[in-house]
Amino acid sequence: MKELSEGLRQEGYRFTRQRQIILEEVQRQQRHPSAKEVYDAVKVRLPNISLGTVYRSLGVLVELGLIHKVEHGEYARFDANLTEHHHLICTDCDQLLDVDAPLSEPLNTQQFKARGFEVQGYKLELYGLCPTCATERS
Amino acid sequence: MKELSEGLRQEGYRFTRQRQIILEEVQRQQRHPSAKEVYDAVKVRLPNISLGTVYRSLGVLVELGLIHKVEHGEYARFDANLTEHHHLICTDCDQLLDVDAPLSEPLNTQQFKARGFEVQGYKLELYGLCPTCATERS
DNA sequence: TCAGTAATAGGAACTATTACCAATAAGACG
DNA sequence: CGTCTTATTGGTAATAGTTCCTATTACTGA
Repeated sequence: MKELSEGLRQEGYRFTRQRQIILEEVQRQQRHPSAKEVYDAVKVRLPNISLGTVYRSLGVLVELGLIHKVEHGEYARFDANLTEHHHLICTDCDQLLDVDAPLSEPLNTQQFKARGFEVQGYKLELYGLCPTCATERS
Repeated sequence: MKELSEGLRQEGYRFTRQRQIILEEVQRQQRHPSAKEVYDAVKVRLPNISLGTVYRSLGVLVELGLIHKVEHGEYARFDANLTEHHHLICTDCDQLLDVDAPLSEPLNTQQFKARGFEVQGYKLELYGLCPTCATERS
């Protein structure tokens, strides 16, 4: 948690118990919790926490790069997995899962330069069946 | 417009003037109009059109595969460009642009099979500078 | 033409997220 | 410590995109 404390202070933010616990709860989740789910989890430990605080804190944590925000569907989800990975949205059960394997051949973004696009990064989302649903189908 | 009429009937939907004009207006736009923008454009021809009808019709058109829904940022955008292409979100002017060039080397989705994922498709979003902003920077 | 029923207009309701504000507490410094 | 400054909080109101509801309209097949 030293990382959080120092990261916050470096940006002029303060280290609060709320932010600490919010980060812990996002990191604890294997799935990709929504703000509401984080709120519910944190509420067990801090019964008076406000939903606004959760939103604000998640924003700060994203800004510090300690978690990622995944915008998909009707609400944002948060991800403490900072390793390079992609996401698979299961077309069967609608879950969002990590695909912990970067591309075997890194994407050649230079190919778009000819079209005038200066590519800085990319996001790859896969659609298909998650391991569980794929097994059930066969 | 025969495509629409038949597509609708095939799925048990009705062919209405509203749906016809909504499709026409989405197809006419080069950019990626939001539901509100489609509503405004359609309203010129059908002053009594309701926003709810636009949303419902867009949903039907997406279901029929006649347009695509692009979820990015705070509102959904719609795209009548059905050819294979990617999207670039300009980090400078925040526009969403078509990159009308599929990958030079098609993405090898088989590589994810080893992890148990049965990939059916993918969505690639590029982040960077659009041609206009890239030129201005140099 | 007519009956049956899906679709529409209009507006209210819903939901994720943000904004606001008075009260609180982190953190710095003496 | 104790105090001061000000970021942060909790609670709640506001916002905005989207969906839902109901009486009315208008496709479609007979």
